[in-house]
Amino acid sequence: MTTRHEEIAAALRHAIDQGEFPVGSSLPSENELAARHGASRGTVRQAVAALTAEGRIGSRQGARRVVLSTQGSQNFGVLRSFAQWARAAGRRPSGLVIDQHRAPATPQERLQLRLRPGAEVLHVMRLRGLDSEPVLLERTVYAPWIADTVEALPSDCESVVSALYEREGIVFAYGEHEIDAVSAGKQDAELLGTRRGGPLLRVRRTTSSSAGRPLECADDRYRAGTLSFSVFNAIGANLTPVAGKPHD
Amino acid sequence: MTTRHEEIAAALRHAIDQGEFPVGSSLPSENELAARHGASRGTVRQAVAALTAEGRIGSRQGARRVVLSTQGSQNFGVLRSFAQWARAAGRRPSGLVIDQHRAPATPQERLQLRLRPGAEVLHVMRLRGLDSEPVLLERTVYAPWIADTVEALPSDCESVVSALYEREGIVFAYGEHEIDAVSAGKQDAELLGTRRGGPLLRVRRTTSSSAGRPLECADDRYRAGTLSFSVFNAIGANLTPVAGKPHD
DNA sequence: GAGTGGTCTAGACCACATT
DNA sequence: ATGTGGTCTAGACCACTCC
Repeated sequence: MTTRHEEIAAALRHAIDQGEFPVGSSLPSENELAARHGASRGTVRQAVAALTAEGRIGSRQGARRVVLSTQGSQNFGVLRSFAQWARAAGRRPSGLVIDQHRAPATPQERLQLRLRPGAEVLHVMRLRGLDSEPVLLERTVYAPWIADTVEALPSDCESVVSALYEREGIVFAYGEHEIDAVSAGKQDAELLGTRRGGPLLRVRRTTSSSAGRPLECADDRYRAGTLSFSVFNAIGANLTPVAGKPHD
Repeated sequence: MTTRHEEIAAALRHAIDQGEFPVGSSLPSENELAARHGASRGTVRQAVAALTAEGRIGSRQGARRVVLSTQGSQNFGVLRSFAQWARAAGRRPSGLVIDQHRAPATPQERLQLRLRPGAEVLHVMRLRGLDSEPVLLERTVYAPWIADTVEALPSDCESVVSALYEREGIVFAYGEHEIDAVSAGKQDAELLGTRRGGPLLRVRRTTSSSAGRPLECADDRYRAGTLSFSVFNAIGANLTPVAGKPHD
């Protein structure tokens, strides 16, 4: 079942893609769109908010909305699930566990995963590829309550996120990510097939379930030149009332 | 003048910071908050949408909102204006023009800045520092209609964004950014004081005015270890109706 | 089944951009 | 002066979570 505002948003995206509203031109007013789609102004605003968040259109009080870009920055899906993003992009993802062991949580891990003292976490080092070319070295620390399930996964499991959802109904709903660049260490270089000391794109992340319970924290290192992240940014912030659907 | 929903959002942020709603706990329901603040449900939803976008809280239909983090990811301000971000963070920004010249726009520049054939752009290479330590090498291409103003700026101008706003009323309202890692070239390494071939965080960006006119496109390279970007991510996308204030 | 958030409506007023 | 988007209200119904 698709909602009213999603239909309108889809129609607008389509119209923009078709060149009906070229980059730099103005969109119809909210009232016009409301009349045209037989919806209320509020519903139309939900629709345009989606396009605004994607960076497709911009808005300023008093003037009509302007088309900024034909292609929305739907990127950052990588940050949700590497395998799911890869398949959606038409690439073939792979995964291979290099090392896996349990250990008592360090103070920092306890803080990030909100664990009691003495809790035991599961460390997994995984090499991920795109079309059988190594791209990403993942060092993940899983919280105790999903450790058993993760441990039971085959070592060439393609998507841990999908597996956990199918087996346990666990959703990786929220993620906080910190992005910077680091030089490749000895192990990084060997596994990713790059020069030691060369550039890697690092993403440190913490992921939570839809109930807000931390599931894992990780240090991901991407080989330079294989991937980039795109972000859209509007001054004065944006956003507002509706939405948020933690579900697969 | 602050709006009703901003006040409520500020009150919620404050309550979370004070530990009234610790990480992992639930927020009051929308109806409770509406009653407590004497506002309608819609206004409360605008407020919580702001916190949701910051990654402070999460929501799922049927359950109360959950506190995810005490500190919102307000980062990415760097992407708006290096100098403004630095000052807000209590650092001392600096800027120095290394090279500046005009040239006919290449086909790619014409596309990104939406220029007519034969247009002439302004190239500026600028070294930026934080507390007098070099941090960022910026290679920017300015669109013709702001070239004169940029060219007239002092070579040690701290904030180009502020200068353009004060002199011409031009606002850098929207930005599209692509982030990856690259190895430092000869010039990069010399100016940033790093090892040649070492890691740099690269951000390629295109910025537009509030009317949606492209102003500049740039290739920014950050010395590794000096800066990182943080992103919050919620599955099923987010966002909705309101807001968007292109102004300084 | 009670309560919660997600969707939608139909009105109103204001600040602002454009003419 | 007109029209536009931004804010706010007061209602309604539904899908979902939780008990």
